[in-house]
Amino acid sequence: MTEPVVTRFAPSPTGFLHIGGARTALFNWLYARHTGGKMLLRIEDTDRERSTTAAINAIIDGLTWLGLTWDGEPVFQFSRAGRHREVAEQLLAAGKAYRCYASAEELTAMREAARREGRSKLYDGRWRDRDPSEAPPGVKPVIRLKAPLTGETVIEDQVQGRVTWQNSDLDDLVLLRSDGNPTYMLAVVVDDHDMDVTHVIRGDDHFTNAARQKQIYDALGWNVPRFAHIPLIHGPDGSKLSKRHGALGVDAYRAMGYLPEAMRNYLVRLGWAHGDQEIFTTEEMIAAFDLPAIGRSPARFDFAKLESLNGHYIRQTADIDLVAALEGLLPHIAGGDQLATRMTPALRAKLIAAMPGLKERAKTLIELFETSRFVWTDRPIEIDEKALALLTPQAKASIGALLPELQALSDWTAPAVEMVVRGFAERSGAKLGAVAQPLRAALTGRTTSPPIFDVLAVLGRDESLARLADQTVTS
RNA sequence: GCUCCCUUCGUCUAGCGGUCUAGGACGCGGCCCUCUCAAGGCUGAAACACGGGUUCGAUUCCCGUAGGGAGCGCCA
Repeated sequence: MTEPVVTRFAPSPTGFLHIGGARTALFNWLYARHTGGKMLLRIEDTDRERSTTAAINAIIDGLTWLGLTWDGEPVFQFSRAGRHREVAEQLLAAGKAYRCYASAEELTAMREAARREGRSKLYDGRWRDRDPSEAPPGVKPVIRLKAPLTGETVIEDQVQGRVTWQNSDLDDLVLLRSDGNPTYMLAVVVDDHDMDVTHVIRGDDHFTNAARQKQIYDALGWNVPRFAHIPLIHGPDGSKLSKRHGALGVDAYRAMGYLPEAMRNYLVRLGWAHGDQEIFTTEEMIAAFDLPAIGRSPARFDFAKLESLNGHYIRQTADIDLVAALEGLLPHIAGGDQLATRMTPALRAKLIAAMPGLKERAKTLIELFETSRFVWTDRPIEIDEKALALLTPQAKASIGALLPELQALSDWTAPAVEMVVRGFAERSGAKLGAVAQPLRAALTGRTTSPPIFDVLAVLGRDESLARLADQTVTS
């Protein structure tokens, strides 16, 4: 009889949900799903100065977009301050904690001395056994944990393995601040315990915290959850992720035209692998995911691979869903209103018809937006420079000669149009490319597009003929 | 400085003592396909940081060195 797994994602709402946080959330979600357990969401908003509701919304939006759902209502850590205080008092009463009246100046002096002497233990425990009657008047004390002086603290980490700290290197951490508010160290322990969290999966920037938290668990006599500290994500140059690289909010990735399923697939392969498999459906991911398979070295963020994956998922998405995704993105991108304001059921149908040709060629929804422009732009269409170069006098003459044959066509489908154009090319002794490229330029205003016969079919008879006619008028 | 962690192609990674002339993917080069661009197929270049051990045998285990990272608050 094993206990049900409970994981949690515990962001602090001081900014957007960045890529590292998104992956942490993904891993927590995957592990919970894999084991049939739950993932809880806890907002660590005890830093009243920096926590904002805008950040809370950004985090929730980001998780929702990524499709990472949590169980139950989010827990707001600050609302539990009373409980945290109570636990600190309990520790105090049990003699496992003590009041410390050291001033900020004393603390600074201790830190400097420790550093100078090459010691890692910063606080010297001067109030540990001192009689409370010696307390200086008017000073509000903090409550510190009476941490073990000797022996070692061991963490059996699911990712990092067994890691040991000498207790002599760890000092008495503050549990309750002088203003009566809990520290992060106390709050996490109490909340994880009260929320019945069995697995703490978080970035390994929290790794050294785990040792100190273990000491709090031990003092309380509580069971220690399983820890899994996952390596951090670095920028392409191996340095810390900055805004220039990938430390953007997940909303930025959405605006760049990435699909949530592509993000998930990219993120899950950062630090985790399942043999040689690169592409995972959500179900496959859940089935295969496991903590010990997570690597221990940090990964670099690589846009090229994300793009490649995104292209794969775009190609795989049903045409109708892709158009829906594109429409959903319109409000978030520059120029998106150009298409949004034109959208009608008829245009939507046209776009869906164009998708098979377009999605083969797009790495992001932004590209899809750009390459679909020929479908929804109005005549006379804008012709870019390279396309203009294709429309030589001879090319225009060729279009002019082909036009009547197309006009005579009653069955306006890609195969029918193809027969006409191929026949025309053969009879005029030209290669297909020599007639196709000018057509492409005239119909799409670009030198690249989906197969030209598909373009003709998607545009429809009237629009196609009109665009071609536009180019045969010599100016 | 101290504590802890990490180190396989440019990047993400497989590898858990012999199967390694080190595999896959992205990216890059070439070829094929082809109306353009893609996609797809085939193909090429590309890595076990270094030095010691342990072992009959190390990419795999141990110890150093170098490099990188995280933490070291009455922040989270």
